Amino acid sequence: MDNENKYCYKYPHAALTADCVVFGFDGESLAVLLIERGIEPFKGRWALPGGFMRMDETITECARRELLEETGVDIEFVEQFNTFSSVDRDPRERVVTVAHYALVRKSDYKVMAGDDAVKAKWWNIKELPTLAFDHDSILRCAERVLRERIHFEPIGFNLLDEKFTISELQRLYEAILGVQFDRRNFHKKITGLGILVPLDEKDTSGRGRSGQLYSFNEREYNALKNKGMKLEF
Amino acid sequence: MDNENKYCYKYPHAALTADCVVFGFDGESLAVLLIERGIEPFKGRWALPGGFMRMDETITECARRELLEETGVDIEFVEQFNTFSSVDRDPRERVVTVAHYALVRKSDYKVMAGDDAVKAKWWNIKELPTLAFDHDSILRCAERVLRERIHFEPIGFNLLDEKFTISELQRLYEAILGVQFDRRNFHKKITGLGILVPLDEKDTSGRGRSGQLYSFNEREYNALKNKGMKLEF
DNA sequence: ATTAATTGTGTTATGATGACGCAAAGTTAC
DNA sequence: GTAACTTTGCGTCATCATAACACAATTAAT
Repeated sequence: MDNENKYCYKYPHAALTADCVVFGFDGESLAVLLIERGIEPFKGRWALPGGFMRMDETITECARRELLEETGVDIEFVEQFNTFSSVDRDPRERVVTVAHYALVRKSDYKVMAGDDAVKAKWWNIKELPTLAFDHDSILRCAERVLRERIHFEPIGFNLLDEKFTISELQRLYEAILGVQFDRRNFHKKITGLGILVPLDEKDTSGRGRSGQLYSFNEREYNALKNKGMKLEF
Repeated sequence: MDNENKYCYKYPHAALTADCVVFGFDGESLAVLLIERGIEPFKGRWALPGGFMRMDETITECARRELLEETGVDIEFVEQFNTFSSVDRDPRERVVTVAHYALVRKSDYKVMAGDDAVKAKWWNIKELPTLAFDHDSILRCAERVLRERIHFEPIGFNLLDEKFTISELQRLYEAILGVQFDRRNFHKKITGLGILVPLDEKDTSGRGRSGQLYSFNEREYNALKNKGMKLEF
């Protein structure tokens, strides 16, 4: 018996991986965290961080672990959005991947390549390279899902600092949705939801009038949601 | 070498399955298609139709095939909604399942148990038994996803006959969403979308005034959608 | 014919949305 | 210091979508 292949099954098994599309925001535009592959296949090509699931972890725990190992980034909220299972998506063997997404503020994380990755860095979402495997289509799917979910979940707040201005929030929504809002209508709508807490501080970094700083109150958001209140951003 | 276990890998592999939550409608209430398991584990318990993925099919092709084999029901539109990967969700080995849903008119399908299923039948969604594995939580997740997607996709029309009245459509939406609409406002809103085609026929089966029969024009729907028209049901 | 059930259309009040005006509060240039 | 410029916060108004309800038209049952 081949010692290299000691895990044997009655029926053929596909390998299972988790991949991560990590969105980051710097106040201006969206970025995605990619790694440069250090091993074959697709050695030297950029790809989504991810890897093979172990037997003692769920697929989402796998996504978090692989992301940490390959990029040094440890993210609490990682969520699956689709499973990709084309028969020939990996040249090595049959591999099915469960794609996840996460949203973070870029400034909170120090990116360090590790494991099978020779590099890890943020890429502006408008200037992406061609990716390994079917990761291009996974990424496009992630963008579509993000645009849909941002309307109903407060996931966008993960991308901002603890304290933020309405303008920063607006720039974020505009970057994700690819549209422009009227500044004054956005202000009214977002403050009218009752989930932003005004702080006793202002943002004096801009050139004009200082903007009121707010924080997002997740408990308040959940309370409203449980009451059945309609919350659409 | 054990001839029983001839598929060997360098690293342990989880088994991969597809499960199906098939929703059916009979004009009054929603039902789900379940099978009674004929083999261990959970022999004699009711479960979602589903089974192990082959190496030459995608996970969604697997869902369709297993559904056909176990229930005799062949459904074109089956869509994945979530992957379940708890470490101990199957007592035999590590099994990860990609859950799918489908929506059909009950009258279109003749249900016949096959394969590892000893029975297959429709269960009213309000009177379900306790299911095998973690299928209870998969089913609850499917209901939640269905309620969300029905607002933005015309999936509900799969549950109705080719020709239907506005009242039948309303009963369907009420069954899925668990709410009551004002009959007259629903009528105006749904006809105003411009995706229903009035036919030269009326439904004379009811007790009062005969209702206008409509059909759903999918081409028209897609045309409107591609034009960027907002379509919310 | 009368009654009851059901459908199709209209009316109205209310609230949300989108486009825009304008003053207040800051910074920058001189 | 002051004028010019930038940005923020609040208000107004027309328009559209929604919800609640009235009422006439159509059909079956009696």
